[in-house]
Amino acid sequence: MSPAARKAPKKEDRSDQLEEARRLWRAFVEQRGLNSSKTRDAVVDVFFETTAHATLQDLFDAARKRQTGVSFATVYRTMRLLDEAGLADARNFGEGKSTLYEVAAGRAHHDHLICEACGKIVEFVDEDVETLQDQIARRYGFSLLRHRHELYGLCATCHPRGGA
Amino acid sequence: MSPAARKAPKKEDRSDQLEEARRLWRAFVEQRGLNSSKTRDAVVDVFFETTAHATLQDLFDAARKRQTGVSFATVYRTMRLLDEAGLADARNFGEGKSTLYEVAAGRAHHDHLICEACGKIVEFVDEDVETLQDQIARRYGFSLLRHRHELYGLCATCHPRGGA
DNA sequence: CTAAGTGCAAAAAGTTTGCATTCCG
DNA sequence: CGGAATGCAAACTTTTTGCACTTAG
Repeated sequence: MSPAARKAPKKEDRSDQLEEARRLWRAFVEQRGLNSSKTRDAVVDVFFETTAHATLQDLFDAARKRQTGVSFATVYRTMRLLDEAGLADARNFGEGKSTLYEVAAGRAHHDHLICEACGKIVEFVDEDVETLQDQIARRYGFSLLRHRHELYGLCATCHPRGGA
Repeated sequence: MSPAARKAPKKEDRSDQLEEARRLWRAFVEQRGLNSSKTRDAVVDVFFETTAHATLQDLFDAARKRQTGVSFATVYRTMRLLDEAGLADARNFGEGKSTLYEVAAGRAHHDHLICEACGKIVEFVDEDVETLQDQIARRYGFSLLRHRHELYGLCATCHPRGGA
């Protein structure tokens, strides 16, 4: 990757996405007849600016840093709204672990690779798998609504003879 | 399926499997230096005779029917042992739902189709998907340890215009 | 005996919810 | 004003664990 290539290119996309997400949120709020709220908007913003997968606790902590007085309950209720709005996806990787929220607005469907050593989460898309899933569902007479496909292993860095 | 085909064929397999599972359990108990216990063996038997995916509560209820005095804690601890022994697989379908245990002894790897309407769980195997998974993991530099692949939808019976 | 197994009840961990209060329109 | 939004603390659900007592070897 050339030095120049690292600079501008993605940045606009990102802030466009952010803007689009906020627009969708406002639309949802209106369409649903909700009041506007400074506290909730702070949580929404914190979430939209999130790059990684975040737990309620993460979001709560982050929100507190910019808006004191946010309660866990509000973070919880806000994330539920975002989920209903289709702007957030709630994911559960592994047994007792907390639910992770990821930004869904304007993002394509994808699945996950999870490193069991360092916890790194990589998103992937594979059309062939998607196609096969449809075939499998049909084979058993199911109509497919959604799926969960997670691959657990060790990332390059965590391999016994891992690169890096 | 012919009337005759429904009868004998599978039965022997099933009791063979059961016998094999019990054998593996005894081996595990010995190898691990555990004591034998009537209570725990009752739980183990109840589990091995289970056909569907069962929660701890299911197993607890079932065990109580034949052996009064079994506690939830013992069911829990027994299932943990079976899991460690590789004789039980703990699965988690969906958010807050309880862990489901399925018999693993002598069974091939498989994934699941889950009906969101009636909760029916169907197991499936698809070699092509398995192959693709390996390729995907490699593409991202991961070495694959395990995966979770669940397809959620509506089974034939629950379709809006469902068969049956 | 000594270590393993068990029941009971309480602890954890993560989510949800009831309620009185405050805020938005 | 009247319905929304919020904070707080308590309720819940499911999974784990501490501890005193019982049992197998």
